[in-house]
Amino acid sequence: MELALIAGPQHPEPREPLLLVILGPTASGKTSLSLALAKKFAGEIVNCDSVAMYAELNIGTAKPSPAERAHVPHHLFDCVAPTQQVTAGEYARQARQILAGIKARHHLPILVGGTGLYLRALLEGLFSGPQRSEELRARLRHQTKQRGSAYLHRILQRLDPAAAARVHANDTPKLIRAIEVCLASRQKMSDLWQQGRDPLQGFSILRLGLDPERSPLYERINQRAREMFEGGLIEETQHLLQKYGAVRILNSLGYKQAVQMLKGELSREAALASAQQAHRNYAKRQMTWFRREPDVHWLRGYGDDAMIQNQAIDWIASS
RNA sequence: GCACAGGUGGGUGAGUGGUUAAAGCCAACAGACUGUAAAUCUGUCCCUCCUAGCGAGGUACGAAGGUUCGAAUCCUUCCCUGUGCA
Repeated sequence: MELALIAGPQHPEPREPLLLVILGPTASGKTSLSLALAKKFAGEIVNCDSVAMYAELNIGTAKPSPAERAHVPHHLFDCVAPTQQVTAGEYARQARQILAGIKARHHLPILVGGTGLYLRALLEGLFSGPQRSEELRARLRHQTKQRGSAYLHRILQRLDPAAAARVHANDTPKLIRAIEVCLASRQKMSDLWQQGRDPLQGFSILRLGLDPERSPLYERINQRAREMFEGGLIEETQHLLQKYGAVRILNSLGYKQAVQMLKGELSREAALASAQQAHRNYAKRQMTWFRREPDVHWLRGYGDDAMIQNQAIDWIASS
């Protein structure tokens, strides 16, 4: 009693609505799990995968099929043209709007995807820096070509030593962004960081992570990449190439190798092997990222496994 | 059978007498990530030991011998691979 008084009110606050997050490496079965959970809990699925946002990139992105999407509302798939370019900030803004809508409908939002930065941008927010400036970037990139990335690092060193200490001198894209931030905002990026992020409010977040064993996952990745090649990835890529030219998004996993094959740089077999390798490397990077994600409830298996799905359901029900 | 070319660490591939446990690249493993993120970058990467270091010892460039103060590098024989001629 006394303890309770000292500790203050016991926060019997009305529970905030749940936001379920499903994360995990590529090919771990996030889509299957999300579908199963959406059916069980009246959910709506929100994509958190950078490439799946693009329309017309279907085979190589392993999006849920039209049939699957017919049963459950899906958001942020196919919402960007291949010629456009999304960013983490743009994604976070759109996703937050959609979450608000789902909340208003009293459905369970289920965030599914493998893009760690987008997830963090949505959940924790980004610092309030300026948006991209293409002209500035073009200029910086040009200078990098002539003088190397160490030159950029020296510039950043002068503009914002604290930021320079945190970005490696070889990491051109991050150097460019840091310099862009400093120049466009006329403030130090490290100062802007100090001001904090703008985390997502109004949800109680449940993170569910899929963590299958490494080598069988790699086998699955190889198999899935082969199926993509056999299922028309080359043809899809060729079509996109004809329609839009060599747009940036065609550098994505699988598409990149398909383009190389279409240009005669790789045999079909070599392109497949290269795509498989790239997917495996990607999966590993995702695991590194997600290991740092806070408060993840990990499931040691694949999301299409009924046992894993039941474990997920039990856990959500008891949360 | 003869003639050339060649056999290097998980793969590829440099190195042709001495800071060479052996470049680079890849894979693997670990890590970073605040608006291109399916991007980009970093570290480790023969074994053992410790006082954990540009540390000590061991093993290693098809095999076995030899030359040399010293060999992945030179010589001999053998084994294997590729190409050409039979």
